[in-house]
Amino acid sequence: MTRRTGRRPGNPDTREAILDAARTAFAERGFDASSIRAIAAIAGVDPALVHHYFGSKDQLFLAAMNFPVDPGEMLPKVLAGDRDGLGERLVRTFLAVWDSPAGSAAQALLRSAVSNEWTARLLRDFVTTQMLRRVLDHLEVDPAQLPLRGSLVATQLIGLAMIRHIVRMEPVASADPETLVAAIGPTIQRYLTGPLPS
Amino acid sequence: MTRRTGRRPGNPDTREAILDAARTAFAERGFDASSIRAIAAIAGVDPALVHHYFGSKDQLFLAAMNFPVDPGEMLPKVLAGDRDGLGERLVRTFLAVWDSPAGSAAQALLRSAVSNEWTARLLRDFVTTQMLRRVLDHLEVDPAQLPLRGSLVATQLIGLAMIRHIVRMEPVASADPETLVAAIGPTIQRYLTGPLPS
DNA sequence: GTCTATATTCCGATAGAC
DNA sequence: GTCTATCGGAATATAGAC
Repeated sequence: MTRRTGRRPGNPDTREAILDAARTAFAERGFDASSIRAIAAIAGVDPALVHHYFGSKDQLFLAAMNFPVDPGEMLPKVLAGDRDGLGERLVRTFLAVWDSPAGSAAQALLRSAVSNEWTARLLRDFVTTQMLRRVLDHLEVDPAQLPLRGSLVATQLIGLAMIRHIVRMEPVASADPETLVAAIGPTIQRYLTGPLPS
Repeated sequence: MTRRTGRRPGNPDTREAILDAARTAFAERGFDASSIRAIAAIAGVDPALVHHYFGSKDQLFLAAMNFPVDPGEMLPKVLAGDRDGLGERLVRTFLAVWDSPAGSAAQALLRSAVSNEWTARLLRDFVTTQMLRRVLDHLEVDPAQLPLRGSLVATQLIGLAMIRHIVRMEPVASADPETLVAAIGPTIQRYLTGPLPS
């Protein structure tokens, strides 16, 4: 994977190679189905080295998820601008993250959360405290409705990620991002600021 | 969530007990994480009996998915009535199926599809040919847009199932069905018959 | 029909030599 | 820092005795 600058014998970026291999494996097959032995094979190192650097499989997963995806950096650009375009900007940013290097971490998290309660908790916490909370805090709506609005947004965004990146159902899987922004943006907008059943 | 029947061992419907246990296990943990040994333990039978009746784990999964959920029976009631209420009726029926005994099969299929390409194919085929196709065939819209409309509907419905039944994020996870029908119905309606980006 | 025994493979984790 | 060897466990699947 990583064939970075020619450091050779007793390679000190073995650790990065392992992290990179872990992200790839976790993204493609989820936490449970990714074995440390397989990750070591992808990285081209001995399986015992993985334990040496990261201690356990759980800690390796956490280290692999600790990616430079900083919602505090992306979201201000989503929140800036007119309120009516909030839905479209949120979908656009969401799709961009999934197509970026950080997308493999997101894919790994979503894929793992389905069959592993521990990682499902990680996903829930990330979505609620990192993604939704900052957006919801800027809305001028009944605060009592915020949790429902937030989890409705989650249904549409997680569903979009599932169909586009996990289940890969066409044509959404290969659609141009702006097509999806135009189609799904209004849905997010309505969940955020539109009328809701009391 | 399915109830275990607690069938008596050593009687002739051991086969049904195994099928029931398999649906429970596959729904709770997905295909890969459900071992034949665990299924046999739930059913209170010997693991070798599972092989005896079903041959392989794959065939057991197929047999467990072959549930009396007949879209040809549910969907006519969805399609009848005014076209403007189609979205809400579809969401209402979708939620009802997931809360019925067939819901465990649906949950098993969704949970397995995430980390197993073979079952992902089953899910794709079921959604497209059994669920969406019959609804889409009754729409009076540009036929060229039907695939996109269908997979947009899939993003919202699969996402709803993910948040409500798999990731279990509140308040959607515990919300009254009619609340979700009122909130999400208009989304489905717009994906089916509303304006779309060309 | 049911179960014992086993073949084969793989897992996470550890101990310790070089 | 790296690797060999191994422990303890669990998996699918098969062969064959009652």
